[in-house]
Amino acid sequence: MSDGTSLGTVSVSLSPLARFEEFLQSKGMRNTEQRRILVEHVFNHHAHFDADQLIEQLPRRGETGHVSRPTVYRTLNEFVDAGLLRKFELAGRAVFEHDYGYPQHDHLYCQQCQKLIEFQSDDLLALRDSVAREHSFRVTSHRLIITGVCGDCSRSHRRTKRKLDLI
Amino acid sequence: MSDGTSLGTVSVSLSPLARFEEFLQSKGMRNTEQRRILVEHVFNHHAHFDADQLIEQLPRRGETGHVSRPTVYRTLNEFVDAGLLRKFELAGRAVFEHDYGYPQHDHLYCQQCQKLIEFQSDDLLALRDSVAREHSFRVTSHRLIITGVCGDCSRSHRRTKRKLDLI
DNA sequence: ATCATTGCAAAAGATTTGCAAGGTC
DNA sequence: GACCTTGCAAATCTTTTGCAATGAT
Repeated sequence: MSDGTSLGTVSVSLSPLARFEEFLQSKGMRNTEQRRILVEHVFNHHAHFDADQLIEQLPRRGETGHVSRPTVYRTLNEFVDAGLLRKFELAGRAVFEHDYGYPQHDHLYCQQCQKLIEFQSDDLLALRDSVAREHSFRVTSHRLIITGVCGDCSRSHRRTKRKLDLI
Repeated sequence: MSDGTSLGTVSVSLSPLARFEEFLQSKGMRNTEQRRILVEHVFNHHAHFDADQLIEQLPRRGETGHVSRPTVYRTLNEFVDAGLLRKFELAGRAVFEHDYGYPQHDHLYCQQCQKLIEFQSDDLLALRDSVAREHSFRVTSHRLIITGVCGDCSRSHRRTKRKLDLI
């Protein structure tokens, strides 16, 4: 391990691409054009996304840099296996976000504008572990989503309500 | 309290059926055989379930008491609108659980046996509200799922590992 | 050369919808 | 009688899969 690779829990000494290449090698999988396109794209856009949004952002069929829909789905799941992305469900679709080298966090979800706001809470982790202990439960992961209306939407909604009051 | 059930947090003065009938009236919807069958079944079986499990438990096509698949889906969503059930996603499917008259809680999800264990935590509510306040976020609801391995599965897994060690 | 990967078309699974027939108010 | 509901079949949406052609090692 010349470049200090350590695929343990966290320790980030490699770029996502390098880390993915290592994963591919260890699994006897191949370093293809499509996989490179997708790693590069995904890790240059810091945001939450689903398969459809990703596909829309990529070049269309026929253009260079295009990746077919099945390959996008297959590769996103490889990213999850490789520890690069995390996956969760929102409104029936699979949503992905960066995991590799990205701090643990949870989400506020605005039901008005669909925005996802991240937050980090050590208290939540403590609470989670304490609940798990009480139930002799071994925790792998958790997912907390707080649904409601974000500040921006509250404000515009207030304006809307005022307008409606005038009618 | 003749039948004035009071299940913890929320005070319940009507049966689920009565409450649903009230909802139907208020919406100009009709009190049909199928809706009655479903309220009755759902509220006599206290458990988490998805549409498929519910349909399997009901009489098959041709038998009395049968309700068609589309109607089951339609009605479950009505129950959610009426505040009788809550709905959440687990492993890509919609899962339902009692809401009306049932205390707020969250879940531990065993990835081995798919069991859902309920727990209640006021600290979590406090934490949720505090996070929301910091982000000027108006909370509607939240969903925390802690994934891992339950005590039962840990124990049997330990046995399995021992067996494997002997091979 | 070998064997993984891609893209296409098609399948699959969960849920929804159009519509004619039937039920409720 | 007016109009909401139901059940059927078919559509929809998201994701997955079979397979022949292509590409990586």
